[in-house]
Amino acid sequence: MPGQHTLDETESQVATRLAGMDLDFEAMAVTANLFRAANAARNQMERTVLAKSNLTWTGFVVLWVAWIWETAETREIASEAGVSKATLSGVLTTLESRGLLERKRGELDGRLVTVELTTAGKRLMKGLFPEFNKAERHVTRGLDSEQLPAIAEYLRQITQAARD
Amino acid sequence: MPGQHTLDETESQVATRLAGMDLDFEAMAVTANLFRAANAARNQMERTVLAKSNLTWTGFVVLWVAWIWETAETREIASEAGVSKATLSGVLTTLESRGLLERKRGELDGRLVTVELTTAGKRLMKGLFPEFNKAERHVTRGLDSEQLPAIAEYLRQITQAARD
DNA sequence: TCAAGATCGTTCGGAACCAAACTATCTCCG
DNA sequence: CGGAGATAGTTTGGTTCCGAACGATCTTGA
Repeated sequence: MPGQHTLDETESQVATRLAGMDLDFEAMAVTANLFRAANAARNQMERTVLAKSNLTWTGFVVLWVAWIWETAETREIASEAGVSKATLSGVLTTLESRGLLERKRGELDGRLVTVELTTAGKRLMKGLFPEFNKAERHVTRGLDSEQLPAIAEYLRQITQAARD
Repeated sequence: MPGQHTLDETESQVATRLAGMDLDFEAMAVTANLFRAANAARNQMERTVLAKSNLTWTGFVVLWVAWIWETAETREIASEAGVSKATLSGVLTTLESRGLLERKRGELDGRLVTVELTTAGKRLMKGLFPEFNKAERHVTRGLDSEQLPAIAEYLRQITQAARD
């Protein structure tokens, strides 16, 4: 495939191009590969799992969070899904119009909105998630399975450090 | 902060909610934390580094790829930046209108378009990248620095596995 | 030579995305 | 009480994002 660089080509080009600058190349390699990996995994899962249910990545994540927590407040969902509340508002409207979830005004606090999956939404997730998990196993298949917990922990450290 | 779950809370909720299903929880933890980490790091860097230059994440990545390779074909940039060619086309128009790069029709092959940074674009990247790298160091500061190369390698494996 | 197919970038329609402005609700305290 | 300020979700305006359809260009093979 012409015009395609391998990972190695890219990284060596980076090294020569930036040689002499006072940079932390190891930190750079970690973040660059973090984004590459997340992107590649996301694209793969969108194509293989989500596309046939006509779900976007964010739509799926939102459904997933609401599914896991049975019922969730929108600010929680936004935080877990990693999107702004403005974005979430639109995504919720889309998913609600498709009958996958319902919004409910908070009874105690009239400002809050809680989200709950409909029966159709729960059925969708129940069928979809095992397939999603298969894709998760697929993208991690190159890793030594004994190392997986340690790798998850490294990633948690990055998340933690990036939160401030 | 009410309505905020910690990472631990989320993961234990996941464990109880999905208990009994035949799932690979370790692979799940890796991918879930992969997306969380990438998202958190990206948001952090957008806020601290990119916002003051009025650059979006994708805009920066596109500039970065063109900068590293001196001159790049659009299909390379799309692949490296992890966006579709349709998206890239729009982003290039934005960046070109801001005078940061130039498009050139391929002379040998009239279908191709190559991209090159303008002087302003190069100056911007030269000033911006060291700051960007500082942010990269920041988000990886929780990791044992001796482990960084190994972690980068794990992430490369994920990228590789997700590519097919 | 020249049509059929492949490959490139752009365009189009619609969803996702965010910051900022906005409305509605709650809390705090005088 | 009751108004000032905090907090929640929505709307607005403008970019990013993608798949699919599209024109333009190159390649292939009879």
